[in-house]
This record gives sequence, C-alpha cells and structure tokens, in this order.
Amino acid sequence: MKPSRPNLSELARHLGVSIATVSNALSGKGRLSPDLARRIRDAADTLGYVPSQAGRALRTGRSGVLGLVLPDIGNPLYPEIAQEIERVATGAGYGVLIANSRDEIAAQDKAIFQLIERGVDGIVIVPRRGTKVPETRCPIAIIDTPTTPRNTVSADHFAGGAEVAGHLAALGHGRILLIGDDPSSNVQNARINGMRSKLSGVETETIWIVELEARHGKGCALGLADWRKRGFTAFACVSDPHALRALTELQSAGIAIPAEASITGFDNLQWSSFISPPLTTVKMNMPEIATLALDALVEAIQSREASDDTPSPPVTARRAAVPMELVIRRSSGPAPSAGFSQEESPHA
Amino acid sequence: MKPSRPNLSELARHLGVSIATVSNALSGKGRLSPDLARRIRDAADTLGYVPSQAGRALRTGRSGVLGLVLPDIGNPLYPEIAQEIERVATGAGYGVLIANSRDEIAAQDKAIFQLIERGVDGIVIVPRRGTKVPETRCPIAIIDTPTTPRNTVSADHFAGGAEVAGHLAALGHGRILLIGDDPSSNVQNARINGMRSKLSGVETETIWIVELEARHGKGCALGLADWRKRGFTAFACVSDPHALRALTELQSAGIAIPAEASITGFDNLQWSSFISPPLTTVKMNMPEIATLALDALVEAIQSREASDDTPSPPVTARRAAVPMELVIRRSSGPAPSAGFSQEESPHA
DNA sequence: TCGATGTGATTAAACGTTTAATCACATTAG
DNA sequence: CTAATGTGATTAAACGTTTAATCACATCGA
Repeated sequence: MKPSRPNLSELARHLGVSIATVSNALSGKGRLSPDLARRIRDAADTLGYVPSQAGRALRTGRSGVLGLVLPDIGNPLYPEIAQEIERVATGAGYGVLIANSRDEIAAQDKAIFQLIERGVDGIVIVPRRGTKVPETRCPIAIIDTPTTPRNTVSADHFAGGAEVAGHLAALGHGRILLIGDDPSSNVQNARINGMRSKLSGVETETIWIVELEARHGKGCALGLADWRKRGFTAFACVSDPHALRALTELQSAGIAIPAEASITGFDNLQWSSFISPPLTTVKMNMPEIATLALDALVEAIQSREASDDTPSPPVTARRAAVPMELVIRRSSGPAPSAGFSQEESPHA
Repeated sequence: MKPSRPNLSELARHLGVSIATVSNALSGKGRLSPDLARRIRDAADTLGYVPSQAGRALRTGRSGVLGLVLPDIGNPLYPEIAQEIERVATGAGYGVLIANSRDEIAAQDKAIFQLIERGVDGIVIVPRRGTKVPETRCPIAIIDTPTTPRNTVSADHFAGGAEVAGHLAALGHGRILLIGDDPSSNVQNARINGMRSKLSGVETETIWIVELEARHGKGCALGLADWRKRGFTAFACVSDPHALRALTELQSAGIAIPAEASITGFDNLQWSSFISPPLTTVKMNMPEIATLALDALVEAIQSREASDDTPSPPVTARRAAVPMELVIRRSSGPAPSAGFSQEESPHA
C-alpha cells in the first residue's frame, strides 16, 4: 500500500544497517565488506530504489542538469544540435534543460540567467548571431565559429566553404553567385569567406537575403534567373533552406538543375536528399561537435570548486574546429558548355 | 569576498529576523506585518536572493520541471512544438527537460522513466506513431490525435484534411493523389481520412512513401509524372517535406506548378512560404495546443496528492481538438482545362 | 482581573542525500 | 600485555527550504 519510492533510510532499515553504509555501498566510496556491498546493491535493485535528485543536489550542490540555449528552436538547423547534445549529455548522466532565446537580443541573457537560477551545472549555447555571451561563474560552452572570442568548439565553416567552392570551381563554373542570409552572422561569414578563398580565379558576387527582403519584402524573389542570364552558372548558398529557395526559384523559371545551373547548400538538412535533384551540401559533424563541447563542459564543471565565486574561465575543447564533409549530390554538375550558354553570356 | 549566493538564513541574519519569517514574507503565506514583509522583500532584491531549487524541491517534493518527449527532435515538425511548449512552460514557472525517443520503440518508455527519475512533475509527450504510453503516477499529457486513447489535446487533423481537400475539389480537380508517409501514424491517417471525407465525388488514390521506399530504396522517385499522365492533377501530401519532394520531382520533370499540377502539404514549415511557388498548406495552432496541454498538465499536477501511489488519471484539456488553418499559396490552382490535359487523360 | 481571542513572529522538524569524524573490534607488532 | 594499526560499520552534521506547532504579547469582553 505504500511501496511508492523507497529511500535510503527505508533501504537501511530493511537491511538492518545504517544509512551511510547503504549510501557507501551504492556509490562505492567508503570502506565496507564486499559481500555486504553486494547484498545492499541487490536489495536496492529488487526494491526499485532510485536516488532522489533533489536530495543529492541539495547536498552536493550539483544538479546533474545542463542548460541548452538556442537562438530559435524553430530553425531547422538547431534541432540536430539539440538532438546530439541531448544524446551525449544523457550518456554522461546529465539531463538537458532547454531555453529559447527566440532570436531576441535580450532574451538570450535572460535565458542564461533563468537556467542558472534553476541550478544547472553548466550551459551549452549557440549564440545569436554576433552577440556577446555574458561571463558567469557557471561554465558556458559556446558553439559558434572557431574565431568567435570564447568559442569552445564548432564546425570548420571556413574549410567547409573552401571545399564546396573548390568542388564548383573544379566543375568549371566561371561565374559563381554566393548567397547569404544575414551578414551579421559569424557562421555565415565564415562560410562565405571560406568559399571566396578558393575562388580567386573565378568571378564571384555575393547577395544577402535580408537586404533584398528589406527592400522587396519577405519572401521576395531573389532574381536568380537574371543572374543566370548574366552568366552565373553556380549558386552557392550559405544554408540548405536558401539553397532550396534558389533551386525552386530557378526550376520554376524553367532553368534545369544541374544541366543549366548548379546549386549547393550547407547543413545537410533531412529533406535535402529527398528533393529533386538531391542537394549538394556540406555537412557538420554534429556528433563530434556535441561530444567535444560536452566533454569540455563536464571537465570545466568538475574542476570547479563549489565555493569559487570568480567567473568561470572560457571552456576550451581538445579541438576547436571540426572538419565538415562535402556531400556531393545531383544539384551540382559541370558548368554548361560554352556553346550551350553562349548567347546567355554577358556582353561585358 | 563571499557574496556568491545569499540564502534564507543569511537574509534572516542580515535582517535580524527568523528564517521562517523571511520565507513567509517571500511566499506571502504566513501572517506578518505588511511593513516588515516589504522590508524583507526589498532586502531580498538588493542582496540578489534567489531560492535554491534543490532545497525547495527536497522539501516540497515538486521540482518545477516538466519533461518533454519527442519521437525525433531532428524531425522539422517537432521543434515548433518544443518551442511553444517551452514558451508556455516558462511562463507558468516551469523548466523543460527534453528527452528524445529517437523514433525507437523501446526508447520512448526509457525516456519517460528517465525523466521521472530526474524528478519531473509532469510530462508532455508526442508519441511515436501508434505506440502505447505507459501509465505512471506522474501525470502525462499526450499530444497526438483527438481519437488517440488518452489524448490530451491535438490539432484537428481530420478537419484540416477536409479543408484542404475541399479547397482542391473546389478548384475542379477530378483526380487527386493522396501522398502519405507511414500508414501506422495516427496523425497521418487522420489527415488522409479527413481529406477523403470531402472527396466522395472525386477519384482518389493513396500512396505511402515507406512502402515505395521499401521496394525501391530510400529517396527513390515517387513516379508522380506517371500519375500526372494518368490524369491526376492534384497531389495532396500529408506533410510539407513530402509536398516539397513532390513539388521538386514534378518541377524537374518539366511539369509546371500550379499550371499543370497542384500540390498541398501540412504543417506550414518555415521554408514553405519561401519556395517557388510558395506552398499551400495546413497549419496547426501550436500556441493554442501548447497552452491547452500545459494548462491541463499543470492542473493535474496540482490536484495530485504527493503521497498518492495510484497511476495518474488521463490528463484532459478543456478542448480536445484545435482547428487547423488552411493557408492558400500559389502551389495550388485551378485544375488544368480539359483541352489542355486531353491527350494525357487515361483511356479507361 | 481573568480567560478568550488575535496578531506577529519564532522554533523545530522534515525532505533525502553525502561525507567527515568517530567508534567498536580485531589483528599485529613491540 | 600494551600500543599501534587496520577494518568495517555507525553517528552526526550539513545542504536550503517549507510549514505545522508554538510562543510572547496585546487587546478585549465580561
């Protein structure tokens, strides 16, 4: 009638030993005879003992919970991050408390402090583009770009950009349009700069979607058919959704992909392999990034004195930049032959 | 040198009153003089007092944390759910602990019990298609379909299906292909059945993508151009990603959308309004669903005796089915005129 | 004046865990 | 035989909060 949840003292009473002995047996810390230890562990199993997080947290000052701050959970990129963080954290015995900074400037800091008030032991944050992460006594792992000030670990966006650009250059594209969304994003700039680094012999232009939309309204056409007429045969986008936007815009203008134009994206979102043609993209190694970030964070947590009141030093991982992988699919192909695109080439 | 975090006793000592008085002043529960109460609250503010969740949880048996179980955080639909749940929960003073059932059968139950071990006060779950949610003493709000056994609240998928089907029928489409992914999904079946309910005078066929892929491999072509040749002019998909797959497949086969074929989806994912043509889709009212689910869950939590050991009764919301909204964009249009599609019509 | 009632605050216990300090006892060295 | 050492277990305090029970004191009716 009341087997709801046995606690240490109930276990101890049931076995006729002291509470401390039971605690020691289960944690393997104190000194006690091997056979009593086994008996205690067995009893704990059969009685279904599960330690109270609250009691433990109160005593140890550690909650066993990490916070995860994402700029916008609705953004299709972040779920994959969340998924991997959750997986690795669970494996390390931590729970994950989520917080959404809703892409607002103030909300990010508020989210951080709310998590701290809830007693998280550490925080993983993917910062809103270009914002500063406050210094706190709670260790914070930052996932942004390798050049971001207190960055812990991130994908090597620059190298990823270089790789996809090299791919397009090797296909013979002589005019390439780089399509970004927001120039204030560290990640997007790294990707664009990486692409440019491999396109010294190629004519490139860059457009930023937020600027276009500021002039022509949200969801406006990007005018890619015009760029195609001016001889741009490859459209390298900074993220898969933008690549999708470019791809459908060109397709519905009657331009065949990849015969007449190549398109590439970033992030390898779930649907990118199911569309027609499947999208060439650059993939982050999220499992690796999550592992590195959490390893570093957990170490920072453990090496911290509970009474320490100074701000936590930056959390640094064994490796700061994780290589990205180019995934070549059918949305990118050889540049149209000169004869084919002859009359479309610019007069300049 | 040690203002790290004042607690109740430090506050009490600083003010020269007892701990209980401080606690009462901050919670507004006991009896005490209004002016002392104010003095205490002021001091708490200026000293930056923040209550220890651990201490409170230990004493009250309530953690102030809810669990959220999602079948697959990587799925582009769930983030919007997570976002709204997090928003409403935060507003109600709860934190949200995430758990991923990774779309595996066993993982869902494991995730639930892990959350319970972590001491969550309640759980919101979006069940994996067709699975049973275990009965526990911890209240669980279920978001699936109105006909799912212990469902708390959900979108009215059936009515949504009816609406989009009515839209296509009104446009004059006489042959409509319904495209689902997995016939074991409650949600998808409700949407398909809803669509069929409005298409009694229309010829319909249904294909399930998992069955196609079981035969032809993941990411295989859906063969929609063939269906178009057989006179099917509208393709009603059970979710936006499938609509995207259909749209790009038809476009790259040279079929113009919406002139020669109409396409509709479900869920109004972020990119659905940015592609060309923008996608006609059916949108859930996630803010409303999250609010109803959490209101019901919080009430179930509060009406529960801590010592109660019986399984929690089903959590029911004020309203079980929340209407969906048809969002008409340019991917759906009038059925092609008979003259236009004449030679393509079937010989039967 | 005495008991009854009310007000404003305090005392003390309890939640479940961890862990330093201690203890009882046996074994061994000197 | 005594003291030192070691072993295996216990005692007790502490983490920070909530809350029932209690207390000191004043007010009031009779």
